[in-house]
Amino acid sequence: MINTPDVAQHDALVACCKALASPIRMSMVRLIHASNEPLCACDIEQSFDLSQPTISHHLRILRDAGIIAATARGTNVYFHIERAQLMALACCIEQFAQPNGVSA
Amino acid sequence: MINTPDVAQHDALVACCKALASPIRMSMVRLIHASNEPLCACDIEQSFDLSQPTISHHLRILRDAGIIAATARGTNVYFHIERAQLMALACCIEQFAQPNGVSA
DNA sequence: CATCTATATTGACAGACATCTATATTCGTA
DNA sequence: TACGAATATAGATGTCTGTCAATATAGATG
Repeated sequence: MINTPDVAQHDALVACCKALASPIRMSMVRLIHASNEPLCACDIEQSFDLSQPTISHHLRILRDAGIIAATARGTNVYFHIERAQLMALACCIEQFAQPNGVSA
Repeated sequence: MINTPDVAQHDALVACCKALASPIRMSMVRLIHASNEPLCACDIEQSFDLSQPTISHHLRILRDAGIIAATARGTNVYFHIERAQLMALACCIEQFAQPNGVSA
């Protein structure tokens, strides 16, 4: 979670930005968001012209940043957006867009 | 500006995240935001243990992403936050945090 | 248990990025 | 105009990142 102490927050914030700092991963987030159900890794894989390990790699980065979460069902893994994390990220960025000293 | 057509928006979004995907640059944004006046490059330089060219390099990346803007006064260059851009970024991210189909 | 399917891990490699030193540019001032 | 100070650019270099092929792991099913 991003809303924690200073240094940790800073690092988490950077980690989230880093995770989103790739056209592929940004598209993945879009895709998962656009789906109304959790999205299976194999479905995600079919939306990109990349090898299965590469897809897995990107999904892991998004997961490690806390932007998406995974649920295993059988041999499949389903991903969904971690809303709280993205909301916290948005709030942090929004603060930079506010005049200094304004809290909301 | 981020709020434009699809592909361009996607790229701009990624570019902003990429610009913020570095502890140094995130700190710079914090620093500039924390200052109530536009901040001189030389002041920024003194806050980091990095060479002047490296500082210049990072500031340029933030500028190119539209996150900060520069104003030259004499031989000095002053930087300020580009609020609209950061606000647009925050809004885009916030949308991913909302259930699909919800606009606000 | 053997095998198939879905996903993850490993290792290798090319391209991108951060950093530095050296140098150029631009502006103010003597 | 010549010099000094602030910033930018160029080139070199080590490190990180994205990608793939090969392989491992885990679960389903015959």
